[in-house]
Amino acid sequence: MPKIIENLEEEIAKTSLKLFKENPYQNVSMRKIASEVGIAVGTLYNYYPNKWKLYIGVFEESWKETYQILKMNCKKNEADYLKNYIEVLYSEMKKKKSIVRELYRYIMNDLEMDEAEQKEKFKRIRFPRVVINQIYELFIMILEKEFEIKLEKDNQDLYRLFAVLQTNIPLLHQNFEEEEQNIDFLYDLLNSYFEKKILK
Amino acid sequence: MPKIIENLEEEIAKTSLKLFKENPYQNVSMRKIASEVGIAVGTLYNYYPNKWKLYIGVFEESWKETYQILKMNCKKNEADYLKNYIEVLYSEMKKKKSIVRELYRYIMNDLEMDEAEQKEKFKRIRFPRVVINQIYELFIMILEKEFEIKLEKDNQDLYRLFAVLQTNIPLLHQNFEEEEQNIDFLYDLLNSYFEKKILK
Amino acid sequence: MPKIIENLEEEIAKTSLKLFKENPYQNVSMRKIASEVGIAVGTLYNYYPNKWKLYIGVFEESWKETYQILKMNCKKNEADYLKNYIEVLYSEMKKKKSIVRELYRYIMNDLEMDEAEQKEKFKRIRFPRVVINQIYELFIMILEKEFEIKLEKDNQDLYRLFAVLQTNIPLLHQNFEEEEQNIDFLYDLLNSYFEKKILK
Amino acid sequence: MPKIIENLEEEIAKTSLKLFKENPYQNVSMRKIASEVGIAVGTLYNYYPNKWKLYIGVFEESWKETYQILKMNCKKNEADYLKNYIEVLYSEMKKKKSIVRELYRYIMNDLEMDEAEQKEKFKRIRFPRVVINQIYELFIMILEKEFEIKLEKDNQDLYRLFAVLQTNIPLLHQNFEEEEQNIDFLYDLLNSYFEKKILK
DNA sequence: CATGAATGAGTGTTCATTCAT
DNA sequence: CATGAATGAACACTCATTCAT
Repeated sequence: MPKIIENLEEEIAKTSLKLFKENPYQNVSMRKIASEVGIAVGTLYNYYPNKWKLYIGVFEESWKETYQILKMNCKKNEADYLKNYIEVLYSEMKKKKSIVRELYRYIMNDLEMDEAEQKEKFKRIRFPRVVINQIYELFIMILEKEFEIKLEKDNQDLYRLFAVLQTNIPLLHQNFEEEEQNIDFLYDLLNSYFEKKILK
Repeated sequence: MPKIIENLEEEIAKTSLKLFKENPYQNVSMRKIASEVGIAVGTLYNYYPNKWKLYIGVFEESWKETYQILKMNCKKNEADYLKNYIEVLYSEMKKKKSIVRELYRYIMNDLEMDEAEQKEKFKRIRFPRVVINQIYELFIMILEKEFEIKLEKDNQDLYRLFAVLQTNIPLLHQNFEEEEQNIDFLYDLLNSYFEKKILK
Repeated sequence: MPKIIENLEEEIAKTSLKLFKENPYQNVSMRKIASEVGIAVGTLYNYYPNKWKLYIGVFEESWKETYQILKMNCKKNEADYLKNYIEVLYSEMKKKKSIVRELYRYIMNDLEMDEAEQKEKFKRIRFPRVVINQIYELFIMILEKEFEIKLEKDNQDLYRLFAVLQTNIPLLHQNFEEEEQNIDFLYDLLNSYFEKKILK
Repeated sequence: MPKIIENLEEEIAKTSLKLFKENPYQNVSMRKIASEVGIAVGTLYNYYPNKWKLYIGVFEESWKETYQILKMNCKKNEADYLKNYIEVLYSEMKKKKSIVRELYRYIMNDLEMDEAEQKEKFKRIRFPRVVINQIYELFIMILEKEFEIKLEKDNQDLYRLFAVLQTNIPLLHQNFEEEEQNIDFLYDLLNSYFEKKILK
């Protein structure tokens, strides 16, 4: 006697996000997700064709959320744009340890796949590039505000700076306890580079 | 029909290093290693007591090698110490994709393990902390030479800088094709931070 | 292509009981059971969490059955209580060669385990001690009827007598063909000891 | 450079006997035996064609020893022949827990083999039936002395009595702590049966 | 659309046995 | 005759996926 569950898709997303945040991909089984949601394993497959797609979907959703928060924060700020942007991103990222780690792997172009077929699959879904792009655009916007300058979005070194920021937040958070100093360090790193290499 | 194979230990180390470089831990099976080496599975266990120790052994060996190369290069240089250090580290790291990724995970304190027991195991073998420390000390040494200054090894921001360097080499290499510009970027990033925040 | 199989649990129990009756624990593999039942290995694990629990479950079930049969027989008898008890126990035990052997090992406190952990596991599930106790109580009851005497359950020599009975049924059955004479021998053995040592 | 070891055969026998006494067959590996003896695994196979034959050989040797001890004790006694025989057998058997357990299996005609081929092998080596027979003959001899009677060796009930004695010594020893009472019980069991059924 | 029993290829690991040295 | 590295079938167990109900 199948029960009809309201907002089941959302429920699955929420629960598996929670699990994937706390555990690496391999350690989260479909059984575990299903039992946590309170449904049958088979039901998961009505919403996602396989484990990997479920993972990706959940991941993307999570980044959308982060984007929304960043955007809101950007709007209401009047000064210290860069510092603030780093702070918010930092606080968002520390909420999703495992997902962020996965981001790194994504950046590294290695997602536990070696099969060419899977790589292909992966390319097709193009992960949350879209969202990451939006977050990048926000990054450019706040830099323009902060330094009162017009920037070229396609500048490779700005891309690099953004990648560095993303990757080093979880890195520092994991390894150095003093949160405030981590943020200061990141701010100084970006700021000094920007001043020396971009502004002049 | 047991045949004695020459340099088998080395062969195993070489082959599994290759496999671990290209694939994450979970995707490299003992069967795969054995068949790649051209031996029976059981034979692997004559050289390493289990998969994890094999992995660690191979990993550590690989870092020792990197350290030796870095050290040699440091000695023979007369100028551009930092630039040279980054170049050598970059070229070493791009050789070992997956191992480097593992370094990142190590730094992130997450090695696909959640079992307390395994964590304990891990602590006991103390991974290549020693080697990493040696590479860090080399880093401090070349900074002292480059900027003609005496540095405090335990400075938290120097630690941060080193972690950033290590993590961003594979990051940039993976995502930006122009190798030379990647190295320049890293050099500028470190250099500008150093000049602005450490020197004065 | 999963098919729903009727009475699979029962089928597994029946088949593995058969296999465990005929072969020692170590020589019955999960693969063997599965293939004999005509299912996949994984399916076994839907019913029992591991081999040991499967074994225990099947074993215990088998003893419960024996107890029921003994109890029924006890009730409907009017005379020759002891002889009858031995006969029924004998006929039950000869049905389960290997299980009975396992009882012996159980009595011997050795189940092919030396790991403290496993011993602990074993203690926790408390094997069929309960059932054995019930069979023992039946034994005392029929002795009281047979000899018209009130017995002290905790008498060590009665325990010994019961252990002897249990152990020697399979022993004699295995080694001496004449079933009737085996039963007579056991009856005489118990009877003469009882008359000489317990009654007076 | 192979070393020549004196009395190696004897050394192997002694050491594996020790191991088999303390651990069940499956838990004693050839590696373990070899390393305990201080030789290479391969060397074991110069003396015994396989693990099973090694086990059997060692087992048989052990019973020969027991026979010698029993025989010596029989000779020097003047009275209480049966009690004394039981005492010596009891003390011998408690020395070899695991071997004795194996005796039981032997009696039960089941030695961890189901392969017809292995059973055949087994038949051919005819285990220590010879030694057991000698111990049985000693048993008959002391009964004749004890009860001053001439006995028929081929009496099935005497065989049964002997089997009961052998099997119940380890059984009682394992389950009832009071050694003296165990021996008394066994003595009474045999004695009462003998008086009631054989003497008259 | 929900169920969850069934699937089976896959995992790391063991160990009796062989045989080139 | 001693060595011990090499072998590979075997083990218990896992888990993403399927599909009859």
